[in-house]
Amino acid sequence: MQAFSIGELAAKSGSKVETIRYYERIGLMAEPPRTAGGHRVYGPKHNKRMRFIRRSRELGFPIEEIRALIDMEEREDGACEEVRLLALEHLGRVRSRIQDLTAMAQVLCETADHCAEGGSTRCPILDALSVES
Amino acid sequence: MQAFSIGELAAKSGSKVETIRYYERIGLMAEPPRTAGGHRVYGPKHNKRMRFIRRSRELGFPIEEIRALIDMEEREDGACEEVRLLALEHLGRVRSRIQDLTAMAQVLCETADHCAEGGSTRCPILDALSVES
DNA sequence: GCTTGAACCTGTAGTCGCTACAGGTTCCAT
DNA sequence: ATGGAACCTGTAGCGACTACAGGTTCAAGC
Repeated sequence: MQAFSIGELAAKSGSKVETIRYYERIGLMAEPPRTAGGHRVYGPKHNKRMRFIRRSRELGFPIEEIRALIDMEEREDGACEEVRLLALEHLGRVRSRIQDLTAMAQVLCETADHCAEGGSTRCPILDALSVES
Repeated sequence: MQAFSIGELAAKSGSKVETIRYYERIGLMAEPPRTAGGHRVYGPKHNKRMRFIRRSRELGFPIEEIRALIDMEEREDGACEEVRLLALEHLGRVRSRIQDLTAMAQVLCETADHCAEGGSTRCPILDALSVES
């Protein structure tokens, strides 16, 4: 049963020391045992948990949903459907955000092109910003 | 020269009262004159400025860049090229964010599909979350 | 002129997910 | 025994608002 420090856990899990402490503070990571001097001591389970959290964050899940995902995982029973619903809901939000950003990119791109054409005396980008929704 | 209250400015410009006060606090909106009793009094210029800010925010520009855009607009000289550079830089960030989100959406979509197929005893989404980067 | 109550005022704290200190202690290799 | 890297706690800051609390002013109706 190998044991390691918070710095090593950070390295293994691809996160940062402060982030791990933050997750502990908000109750996402369990409080680990300590050395006599008060340093945190971690094991493989903590590493697994941290990787799970990091991966979930990479997929854009907010902390509270990761908390829920962890609960579902620990229940071990058929929470799969529940997980799927959560993931699909999240997917919906991600796609909606993509749409928003795509609309932004299009306007930016179009107005910047106008700029390049140089057909106007005034700046087309500033003009676009002054116009109705 | 029509004058109006902060609530009316919020309605006209499509923003909120608190947001307008916030913009004033951080120096993005000029301090307006006040009534004897201390209520803010706005005119068309404030409305124009608020619309400019709101539109810029809709396009995703951060506050500090909006501050710069306003400066450029007020200079009135040929700041167009500078504006264009700022817009293109921002466009780059937006596109990069779209890529990130698209990658997230793809993973979410694929794993949720696996789920639907039901070929695994364990939840494929939770499995995906437990896996390396 | 008086009374309501909606809209306004200031100031502060909370949101999310970290990140960055400051000021101190512990660990471990030499 | 010593030095310095890594750890500890606690707090403040980021961006862009939002949401109070507790008070004051305005304007419409009687």
